Amino acid sequence: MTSPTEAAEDVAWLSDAQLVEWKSLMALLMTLPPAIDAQLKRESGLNTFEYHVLVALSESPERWLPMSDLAVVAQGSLSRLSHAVGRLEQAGWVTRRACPGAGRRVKAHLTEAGMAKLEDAAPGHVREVQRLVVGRLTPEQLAALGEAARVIVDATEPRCTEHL
Amino acid sequence: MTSPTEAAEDVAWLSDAQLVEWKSLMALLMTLPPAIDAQLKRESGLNTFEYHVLVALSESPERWLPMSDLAVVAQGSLSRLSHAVGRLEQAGWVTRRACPGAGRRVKAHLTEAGMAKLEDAAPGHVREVQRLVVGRLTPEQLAALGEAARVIVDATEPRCTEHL
DNA sequence: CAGGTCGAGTTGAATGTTCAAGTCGCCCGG
DNA sequence: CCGGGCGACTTGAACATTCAACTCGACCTG
Repeated sequence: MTSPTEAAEDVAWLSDAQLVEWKSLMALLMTLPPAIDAQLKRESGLNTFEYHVLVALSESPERWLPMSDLAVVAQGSLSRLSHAVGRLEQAGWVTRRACPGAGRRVKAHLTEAGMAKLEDAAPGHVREVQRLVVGRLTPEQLAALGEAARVIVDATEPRCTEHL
Repeated sequence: MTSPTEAAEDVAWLSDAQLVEWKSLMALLMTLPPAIDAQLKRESGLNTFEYHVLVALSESPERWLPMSDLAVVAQGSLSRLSHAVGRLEQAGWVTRRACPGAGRRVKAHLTEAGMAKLEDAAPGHVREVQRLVVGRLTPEQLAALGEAARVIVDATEPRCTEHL
């Protein structure tokens, strides 16, 4: 990768400065998600995606969403969501019901137990977010990080940008 | 999560501004890695972690590293590395050899074929990094992103900060 | 030098994610 | 009203990662 004898001549390589920043970002992508995940799993038995599904449902007006919409908001494939909701349903935190008269649509509901679970899990999660991210950066740094993240997400998965 | 009737009173909640930035970062963590991974897998059949293992080996002076050191540089657990190197060895891109006279240490070598594979995979990967990240941000934005990433990584996994 | 223990690495089972079908309602053209 | 196609979801198999043993060599310590 840093080899001077690079095979493909027509590729715009990264400058040294760009390379450093990219490697820093890569390190962030490799280390932060596992750390967040570990805390949630340890203290609540939820993984990050399941947690976000519960959050998404809790934030919607009537505490339910069609699976397709939920997949977009929670930022995962429909398949991943289906498996995850299966687990959450097993645990009694979510229920599924067909939307009557609307094709094959299914809505996922957050149950009372699910809401309780979320309220139980949230404080520890927020504490960890504070400890690892929000509390480490100045407001300006955090704002710059968020702005850059939005730009990249918009390039990568425009559909997600709407829900920010 | 946004519920005003929050159960744990002693947790410092996030401000609205902090929440927006955190959600943007979260969206980045959920969307960018799959995008990077998809490109690598499509065009080279490697996943991100395997690619990083090859890069780490290619950047070390003699193109080999002990497994433990490799795990730190490539930023994964030893177990994950062992499985990954198993796959890379199957493909003929890496070989393993015991370090003689040094405990139970094992060094992983990058083969010629492995080097060729990496040189084949790198251009497409770099193009994608340009397309989704480096090319979207101003130099200042990129620098700010990198700096914030380093701060967070340092809080999360200090051992990784050395190799940036 | 016997026994303990620690660091390095491997292994296999359990879990989660992805990928490629497959199912099932609805709608639309004939 | 029938048949094909489409959108929404589910399912199961393949694959990767994690987690908890387990192996093995080196180094103490008595």
